[in-house]
Amino acid sequence: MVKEFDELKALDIWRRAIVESVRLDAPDLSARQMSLLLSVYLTPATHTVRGLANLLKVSKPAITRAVNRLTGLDMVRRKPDPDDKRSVLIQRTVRGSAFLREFCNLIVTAANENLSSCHGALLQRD
Amino acid sequence: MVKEFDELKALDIWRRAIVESVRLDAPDLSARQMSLLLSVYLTPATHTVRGLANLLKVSKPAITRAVNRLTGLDMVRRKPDPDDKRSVLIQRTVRGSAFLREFCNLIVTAANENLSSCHGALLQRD
DNA sequence: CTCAAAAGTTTCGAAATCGAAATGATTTAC
DNA sequence: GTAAATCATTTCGATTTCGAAACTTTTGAG
Repeated sequence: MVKEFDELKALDIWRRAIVESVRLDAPDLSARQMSLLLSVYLTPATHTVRGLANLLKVSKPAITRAVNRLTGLDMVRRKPDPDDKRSVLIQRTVRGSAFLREFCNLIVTAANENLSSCHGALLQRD
Repeated sequence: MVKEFDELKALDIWRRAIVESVRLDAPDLSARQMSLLLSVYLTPATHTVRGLANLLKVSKPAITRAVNRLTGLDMVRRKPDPDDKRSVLIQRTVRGSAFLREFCNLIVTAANENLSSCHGALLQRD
């Protein structure tokens, strides 16, 4: 089917982008960490630990840990919420923005490389 | 620029797919683990620890650890190389194939949802 | 004013991962 | 046939992450 072919192509773009990111020695982020980072940068709402926990269906301590990691990488920043002192707002940073711009280029490059090169017959076992 | 817009769209597809994968409680794979898995499934060559270490430019122990994790998830399998008993071949499994098929669907769904919904003005700091 | 609810972090012991160096097994070179 | 090289794993101590429960601070309801 044509559908199957397109799907493999999408997955192959994903492979090229993430392999290149690993080769370039980018921080080895987990799926949780990456999804949090992307949510903060590509979603207009203000982000709190609670909100991200609901969005990703993950516990609050797990969000705290992911924010700790991303804060250590200076890709995200905590700011106390002035309106509710219990809350913490998760905000963008220059470095996080730069990282995602770079990552975005990897995806686009992978997609362009991949316009006609994906052969089927993969993905099955053995 | 139109280019900027397309790039953001690509990144937003990535976000939707990985966020949904986290929401569905898929295994929380690191970038290294995911790139290894995708390489094994989408690349025709036979894969060894050494070969994957070169491909991803990471140490061999790092590959051994990633293979340990993916083996624990039954997404990959070790097979001694009959031609060179020092080597170990990393092979596909039914479960790994199913996982990637599922993941592929997330990407395609995200791409379809995203045909016209991505607004610019994001990605900058503050 | 008080007390329950809510937001986020911290703690706990267990488990996974890190890079670097050492180890065991096998192959290749001479 | 012996020594060097190669492949993968194991070990090391240090760091990170895990889920679950406890905790601190702040808010809001009565």
